[in-house]
Amino acid sequence: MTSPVPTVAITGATATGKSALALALAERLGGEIVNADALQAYRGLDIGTAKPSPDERRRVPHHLVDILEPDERYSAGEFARRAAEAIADIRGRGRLPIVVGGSGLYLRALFEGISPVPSGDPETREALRRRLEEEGLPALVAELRRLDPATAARLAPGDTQRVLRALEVAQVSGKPLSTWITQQPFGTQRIAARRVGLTLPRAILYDRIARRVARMVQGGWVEEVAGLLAQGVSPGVPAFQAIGYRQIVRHVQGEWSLEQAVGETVRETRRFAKRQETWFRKEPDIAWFPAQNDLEDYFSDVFEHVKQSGLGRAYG
RNA sequence: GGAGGUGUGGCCGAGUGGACAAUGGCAGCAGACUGUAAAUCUGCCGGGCUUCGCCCUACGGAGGUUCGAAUCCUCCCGCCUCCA
Repeated sequence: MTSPVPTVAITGATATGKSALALALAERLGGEIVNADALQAYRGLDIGTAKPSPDERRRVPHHLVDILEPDERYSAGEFARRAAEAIADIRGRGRLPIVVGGSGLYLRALFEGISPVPSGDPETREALRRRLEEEGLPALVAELRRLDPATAARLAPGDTQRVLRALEVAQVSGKPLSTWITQQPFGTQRIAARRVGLTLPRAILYDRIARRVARMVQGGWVEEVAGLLAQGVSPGVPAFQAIGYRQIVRHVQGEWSLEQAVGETVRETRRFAKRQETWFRKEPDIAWFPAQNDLEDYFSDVFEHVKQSGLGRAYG
């Protein structure tokens, strides 16, 4: 099933300039932005997530930003549902949806559909956590081999998170995760999108990351985190899994020096960017644009590319 | 000048006669990824090959002891600390 009206999607590693490009495209094409960034969805996490500024959000409507409290759980499926709604809504008003973000799985879930696997059950999850501590991971892997041999064979034995999730799905739904996936693999329900990616040579990317983190700290990142903690946001909350937030929490709690927290943050961000590149590398249908120069230098190329998809008629 | 210590692969840092091309970490590279994804996990990482193995060069330098040395001895060089 291909949707009639195209959607634009902008991806790429962190710090490549996706937001600025999206903003410019939106203003030029009468678009609205759908945030596909797992962490910008959280209220209160502004600086470290490079969330669009209030001014930018006034200029162009943003969806799926600030929709969750820091202690709430987000997920690819949840995102896909909400994003699909937002897209439909935007289209309904005759505007162009521009999906922007670097969360690869989220994007895939949105554009290719994701198996309707049960989202999980907190109690089961908690019970599995406890068993993990008492019995150890190998025992759980052994159990997974019984309940879902296919998934057990696919996963690395050390992949705690996925082993737990697979067990959870099997227990809660009575059906192995592998079966769910087989019944509806990626690509079953496609949403058409014109996909644009931004790339940067490694060295430049890394340099930008370091500068950006420094700028965030100067911009009050530490104060933001301290404020959240003071409001009673627990350090263990999902939102604080974000790169940088984790590190700065440790600094605010006196465990790490600022220098150490910043260093770790830069390092983790670089690794993250690398992972994003690996993911996007094999995503099909992304038109890549080098982004090392100013936006003005490549904007028209992107613009032309986006218009070619038939948007020219509808929006040009 | 005297005493003690130290020198390890790009960096940090273990190893103190064989199982060592040398634990671990960092940096680097590559990859996986179906509801925590900014998460979680895996592989490579002296050089060269016919890469589940083989060969070469390696633990500051040169000699030596030994069947065998990063590990012991001698001398030399560099660095550090203390005494003068």
